[in-house]
Amino acid sequence: MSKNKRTAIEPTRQENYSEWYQQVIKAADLAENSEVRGCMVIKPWGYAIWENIQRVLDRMFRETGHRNAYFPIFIPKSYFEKEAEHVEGFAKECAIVTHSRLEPDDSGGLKVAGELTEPYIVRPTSETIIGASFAKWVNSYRDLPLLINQWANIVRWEMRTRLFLRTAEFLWQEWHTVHETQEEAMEETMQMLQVYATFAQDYLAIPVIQGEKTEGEKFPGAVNTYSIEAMMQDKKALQSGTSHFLGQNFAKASQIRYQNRDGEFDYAWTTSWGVSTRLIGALIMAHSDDNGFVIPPMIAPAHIAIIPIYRDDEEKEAVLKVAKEIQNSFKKTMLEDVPVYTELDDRDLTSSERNWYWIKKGIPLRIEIGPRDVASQSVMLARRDKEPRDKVSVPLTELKEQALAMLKDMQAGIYARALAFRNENTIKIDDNKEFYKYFTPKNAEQPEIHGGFALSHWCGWMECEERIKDDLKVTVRCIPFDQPEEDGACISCGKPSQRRVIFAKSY
RNA sequence: CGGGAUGUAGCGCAGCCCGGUCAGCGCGCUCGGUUCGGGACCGAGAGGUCGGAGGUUCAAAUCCUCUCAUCCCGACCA
Repeated sequence: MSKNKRTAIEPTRQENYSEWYQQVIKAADLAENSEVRGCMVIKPWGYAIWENIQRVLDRMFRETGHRNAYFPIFIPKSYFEKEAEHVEGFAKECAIVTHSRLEPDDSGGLKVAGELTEPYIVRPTSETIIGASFAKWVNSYRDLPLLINQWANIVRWEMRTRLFLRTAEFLWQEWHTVHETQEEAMEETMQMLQVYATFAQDYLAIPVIQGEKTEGEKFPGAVNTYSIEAMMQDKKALQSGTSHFLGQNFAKASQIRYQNRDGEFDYAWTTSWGVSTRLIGALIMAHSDDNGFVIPPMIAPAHIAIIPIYRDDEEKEAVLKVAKEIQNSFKKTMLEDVPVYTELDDRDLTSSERNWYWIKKGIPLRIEIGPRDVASQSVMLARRDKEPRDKVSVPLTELKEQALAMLKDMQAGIYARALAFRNENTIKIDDNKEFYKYFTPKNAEQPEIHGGFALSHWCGWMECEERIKDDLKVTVRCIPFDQPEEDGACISCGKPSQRRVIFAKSY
């Protein structure tokens, strides 16, 4: 095998980004397509990341007062029909249950029977079914606020699917709240967007931009939708979490009313928000390289691969003994609030084979221990965000301390790298021609990675947004909160604008 | 759901145009041995009703029809 510049993943990001993405998932053994069209099988290494996401978010939600509950996967069609915009938004991607029974047919197979009086929609989101419960639970202003979260699976019958980014079934968390006042509901919406942003940055090591969605991009039925937007390594935007202020739309649809402090009946104000297994796709595309997955330590399923190296049984015994001692020494070790897990890999493969296996899986640190190290009471330590051959010798006495320091440094480092990448690829554009040039690939036949985020003025008209979308497939990702008001001219029509928005291609 | 491409062993592919020793290659896997600090080597071996269903033919991986799935582009979306 040639030893020069071979990458573990082929093609590279530069050569074919979407193929590279598929190959990383395969090489890291995160998930695979199932026999069911559009649905994925999430494998242990990938599912462990989701479990970590759940564990961390659940704690963050608990700290903000939420409680978990569970609602049916089936939503009666009549519930769904109550909110017009909502219906319009989801009608084209619903799976519908119409029968309740199977009966033998003439050819030895089965036929459906027992038609339901009312079809059930397999939930694409749960506002309406949860609303029906909330209507019963809320009677008085004293019942508010009501803060409920659900971890669930969701079905949206997508035409075009990609592992983690868009599948027919996916896992998510949906949080639904009911409030007495508009202000309180709005505050809730904002607070939880901030929670998502904090989570993305501190755990996933992905910098995100918080902002408001445009009329055309908001959640069907919402008054306002807010999102966190992240830049992937192909410079496209990935909406990584959303938070919706639903006004009284769903309260009216589901009759969520309460007696206010004056004894009058008022419709409540509701919010909803969620993140999904799509976050795993974000992790892959934000951090991974041409050798495979790179996982931020704070969300990694395991943190350290221990790779013993030996030639014969005698060496094996000596090396494994120390390797196991190292593994034991990490038991109950915490990386901030995350337990540190190790994997001792003593499979009968060459050391480099085992090394590359863990590199592709994205484990943050690798410890190599061979006879020489045993003799010198040290190990070789390598981190995933450096070159594969980049290793340092560390005395056993300092191993734990240095490994933890390295994990922290790596967490900060990959965040900094992602942030630098986003900053390098975010520019202010005020000229229409320049804007079009920025978003037009040089080679239309084989579009290269190009563009990025453009901070440009937009007048707020949907026509301008549509025109840009039709021309360039570029949309307003969000109206960021952190942009100052300033006078400018709409990048499309030239009319006055007071604020820059983020334009980008997106997933 | 429209346009394009692809489905041959676990993975990656050749063969298809011109039907007939075309069931093949590389990696992986199993066994034995030598190896082991940067994707090892030698030897032996296992593994596929060529995505599925029909059809044409003496004969189909190869031609025709239908169907399913995946990937890319578009529309739609977390």
